[in-house]
Amino acid sequence: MIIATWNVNSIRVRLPQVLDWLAQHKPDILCLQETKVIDSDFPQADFAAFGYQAALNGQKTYNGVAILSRTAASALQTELPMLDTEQRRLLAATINGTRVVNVYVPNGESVESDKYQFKLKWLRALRSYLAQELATHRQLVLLGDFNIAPEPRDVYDPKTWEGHVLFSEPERAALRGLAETGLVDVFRAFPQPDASYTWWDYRQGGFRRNHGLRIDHILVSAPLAAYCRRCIIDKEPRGLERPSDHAPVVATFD
DNA sequence: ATGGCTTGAGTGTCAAGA
Repeated sequence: MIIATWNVNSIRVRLPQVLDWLAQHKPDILCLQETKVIDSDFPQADFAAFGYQAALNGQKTYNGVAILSRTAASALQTELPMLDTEQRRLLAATINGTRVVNVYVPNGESVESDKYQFKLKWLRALRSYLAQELATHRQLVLLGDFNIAPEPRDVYDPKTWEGHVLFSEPERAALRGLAETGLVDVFRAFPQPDASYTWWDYRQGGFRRNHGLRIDHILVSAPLAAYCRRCIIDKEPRGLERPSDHAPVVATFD
């Protein structure tokens, strides 16, 4: 089984790249973030032609998440309990007996911003939702764009980034809090190249200079982690014409 | 140095991303 996550920064713009990528990698499940379309505008027919069905939680212009899968997705959840927001950032589904929780965590803008407080609040709500889900699902994967780099080695210039949004201690503590519910960052379960990142700024040649951050993650419950054989960041699409600023992360299970 | 790209909205130029 192959499960992947990719912040595509507009499914309209990235559709040809996503279809190519599906044909190349044939994942069982691909979770998307920042689709930026309402559900009726999501190109479902294009994915159906490639053998994928789509579960959707979209909105106009901003946010929007989707789960593409070869087999049916059931028990869809689109809201975080205890959090009242119009922002479409979560989609959970059960696929082949695995609970898949796809998230697009708020960016936070800056540590001084109200949006930063909302980010922390969103993460608290996610943690309590996750505890609930883990009580009923042994095989669970929480994946997506977390907008948090866990450790200095996940940041190209950790001294400059320390304390800034995406790499501040409260955010990192919140990310550890999610893991403490019993999840494993499967990327770090395997040897990885130094300076492995999933996001590079469009400006100032960020990708060319490998000025990036590792902020997209695949966190897996222990029973499922036991079956994980591989986890990689696929940098290839980031080098294409008109790329998303994020790269896909791909986990393979026996 | 608050800029540097990209997208979506809407047809001006700005918000939002990270």
